Amino acid sequence: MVIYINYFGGANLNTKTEIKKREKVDSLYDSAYELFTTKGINDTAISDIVKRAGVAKGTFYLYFKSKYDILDKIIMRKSNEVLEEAIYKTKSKDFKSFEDEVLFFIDFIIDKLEENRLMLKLIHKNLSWGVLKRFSNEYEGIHKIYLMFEKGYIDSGLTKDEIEKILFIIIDLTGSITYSAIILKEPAPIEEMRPILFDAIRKII
Amino acid sequence: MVIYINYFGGANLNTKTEIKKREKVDSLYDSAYELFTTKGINDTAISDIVKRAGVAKGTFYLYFKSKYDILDKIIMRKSNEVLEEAIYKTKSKDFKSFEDEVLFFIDFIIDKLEENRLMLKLIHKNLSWGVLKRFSNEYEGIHKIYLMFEKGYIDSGLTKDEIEKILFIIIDLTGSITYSAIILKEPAPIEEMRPILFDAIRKII
Amino acid sequence: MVIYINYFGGANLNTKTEIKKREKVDSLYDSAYELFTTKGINDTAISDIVKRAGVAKGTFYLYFKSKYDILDKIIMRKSNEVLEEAIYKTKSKDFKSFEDEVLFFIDFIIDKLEENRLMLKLIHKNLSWGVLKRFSNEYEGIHKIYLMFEKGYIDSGLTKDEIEKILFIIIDLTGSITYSAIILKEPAPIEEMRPILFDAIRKII
Amino acid sequence: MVIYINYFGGANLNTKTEIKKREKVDSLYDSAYELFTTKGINDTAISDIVKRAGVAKGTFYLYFKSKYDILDKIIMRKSNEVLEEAIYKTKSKDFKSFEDEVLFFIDFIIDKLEENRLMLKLIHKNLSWGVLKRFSNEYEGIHKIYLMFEKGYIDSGLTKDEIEKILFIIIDLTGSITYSAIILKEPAPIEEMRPILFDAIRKII
DNA sequence: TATGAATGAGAATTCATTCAT
DNA sequence: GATGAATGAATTCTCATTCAT
Repeated sequence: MVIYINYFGGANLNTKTEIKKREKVDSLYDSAYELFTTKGINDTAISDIVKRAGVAKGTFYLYFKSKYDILDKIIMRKSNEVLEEAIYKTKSKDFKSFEDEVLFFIDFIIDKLEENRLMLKLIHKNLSWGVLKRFSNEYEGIHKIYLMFEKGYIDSGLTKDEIEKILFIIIDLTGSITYSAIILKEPAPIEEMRPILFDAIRKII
Repeated sequence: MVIYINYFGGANLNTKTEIKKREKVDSLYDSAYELFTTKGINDTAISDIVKRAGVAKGTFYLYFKSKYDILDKIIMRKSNEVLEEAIYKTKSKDFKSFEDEVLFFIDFIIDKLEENRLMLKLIHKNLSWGVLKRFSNEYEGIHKIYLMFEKGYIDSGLTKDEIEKILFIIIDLTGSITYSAIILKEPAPIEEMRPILFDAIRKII
Repeated sequence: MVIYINYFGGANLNTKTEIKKREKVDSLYDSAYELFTTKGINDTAISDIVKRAGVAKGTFYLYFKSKYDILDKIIMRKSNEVLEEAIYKTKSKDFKSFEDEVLFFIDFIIDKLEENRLMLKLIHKNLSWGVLKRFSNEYEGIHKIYLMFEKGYIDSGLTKDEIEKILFIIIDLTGSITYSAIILKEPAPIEEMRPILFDAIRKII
Repeated sequence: MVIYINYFGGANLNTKTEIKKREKVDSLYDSAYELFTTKGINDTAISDIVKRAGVAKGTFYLYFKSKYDILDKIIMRKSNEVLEEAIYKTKSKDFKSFEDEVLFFIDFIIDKLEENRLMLKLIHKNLSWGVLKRFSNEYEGIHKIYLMFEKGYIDSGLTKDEIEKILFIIIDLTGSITYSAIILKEPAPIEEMRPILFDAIRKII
């Protein structure tokens, strides 16, 4: 016995289908993130990802082009999450100086990364201004940081470009030092490096 | 029938054999370096390396455990080469201040990396003090930088640890910014970033 | 556009796919058995097996972990086949004594193994009670032998354990002697050894 | 500077050279035995053997044709050792019956194999009369067992062939049961199997 | 005799991707 | 949209054997 279902019937456009679809995609994101952070990117196969996500292999290719496609998207999602939260917390406070504001912002990010070392390992080297800027249209958080900085340097007489470069240097330095200090504990644990890093940032600003 | 025994006895260092051996190993290093920098690490197979080197596959495994083994060794070799040369050039000059000395040193490294972008791509952010220190016993260049810094801060009242951390920050920052500026041209080409980086370093010192 | 859905719903047992799948697995079993018995285990490569089976290499690894995995499964399958048939034939006859029943059973097995020397070579001394018992849950034949024996010793006053040990000795001895006599012709061909073996078994019972 | 040594000079025929040679061969035997018993035959490479023996790879091929060549020789050496000792101990005692003599002999072998389970694992399936007989010219122990049996059956009226077959059955059964009981502990540990095996042997004799 | 660097064929295994269902 | 069996090229790695020294 066979049942005929019209392809364009109401059933396939309803919410249930859409929810299921989103569930699968999210499941793939979560699974890939979990495996990338624990096993490493090279040692994670698509088959591992789908197995953990509980979906079929073909489904992966319905939503992502390759392992590196999903990786890029994960990095941007996670980076943006951290930055959005850091911006939000920074904005909800008052500071006597721009310097204090930037240091609070950096401090918050370091705390977040320390809490989640595996994520740090994954986004390492990718949390740089260059990469972030590429996605700034898609992700809110990234653009907001720039605006914060522009406002801070409003009376400095510096050009927009110069401001951006300084911001870049600070973010790059933070990412780099934080990674070394937290993951490699080189040249010292993060608690020892934090004041030295802050001192350097203060001087740069 | 007569056997010829070399003066150094049976356990002698058979020169012909040893030379051939070194030639093969060097050939593997060169071949791997060439392929890693042009095709990328993931897209380079061991069979590619040995084919280019003109040796048998087994020979590779005689000297290296895996692709990542030879990669690590290449990164250390190349990093050390750059540092050794930078140290050598710096020492052969006179400077009116320690600050000038460090900036010359950094400047030389940036020039070298700019000349050889593929190498920069390969050693990427591995040119950090943390990684270097791990190999400092094996590689001369690395230790020499530290000595230069120690001398520079001789009257500063800073402890050895503090000096090392500052050195770490400077090298890390340089590596990170240089990579972005030269390879990604983000946030600006190296010529625009160089004065800003130097300014930051001068402030940190 | 219309989608046909089979009566059993989405989770249905897709017959066509399942049949194809089973065909491939069986083909691998047959191919491996053929090669193991003719070329030997060490000289049979996975690539030989799949080539003969007409499937891709990856398909092998879809169903078996390694060469030794398929070997174990083949040995159990073949051993079970022989035992099932021997049990079946024995049960379909009447005997004046338990001794006669056991000897008929053993005799049938020896005949079967003689007919198929290559199989004997492969399962060699693996046709032992110990190995069989491990698989007795999966394979019917194995359990049935035990039941036959238990019934034979019903009035002997022996414990279950003691019965099992005697059965073990008889099967082990049969397997061992049959192998030597048929394959190695040592110390004499099977026809000369059969009466002596039967005499020994009769004494043991 | 070069020293000329005449190839046929006294130096190369002297005892020192011979001793060194024997040391190397013995070292290879010991190393191979150790590795075969601990890692298994398939998982032992010639390179493992020579490394452990402390000799060069080429040296192995000076004395053995292949892995299976040295394996065969080891099995015969070890089997013969056990049998020689068992025969020696049996002969140095007086027994009231031939049956007692055989059981003592078997008992001694079981004890020896139990002491050295790894050896049992290795020679397993090879300690059969068939194999032993093939080497009886080279190894003393093997021939002596036959003589012992022939003497035991001197007044039985049995032919030489019949005696040999009985001996074969007993040795095969012992080897097989001992292996299962000691290594696999199937169907029961050796201590439980020993009386049942002895009972079976007594009945066969 | 003894060495051990070199070989390279070939073994096992993986995995991204496709496609019929 | 979803599935997962099937593919087979590609890759890593092993190892018995040779041979110049």
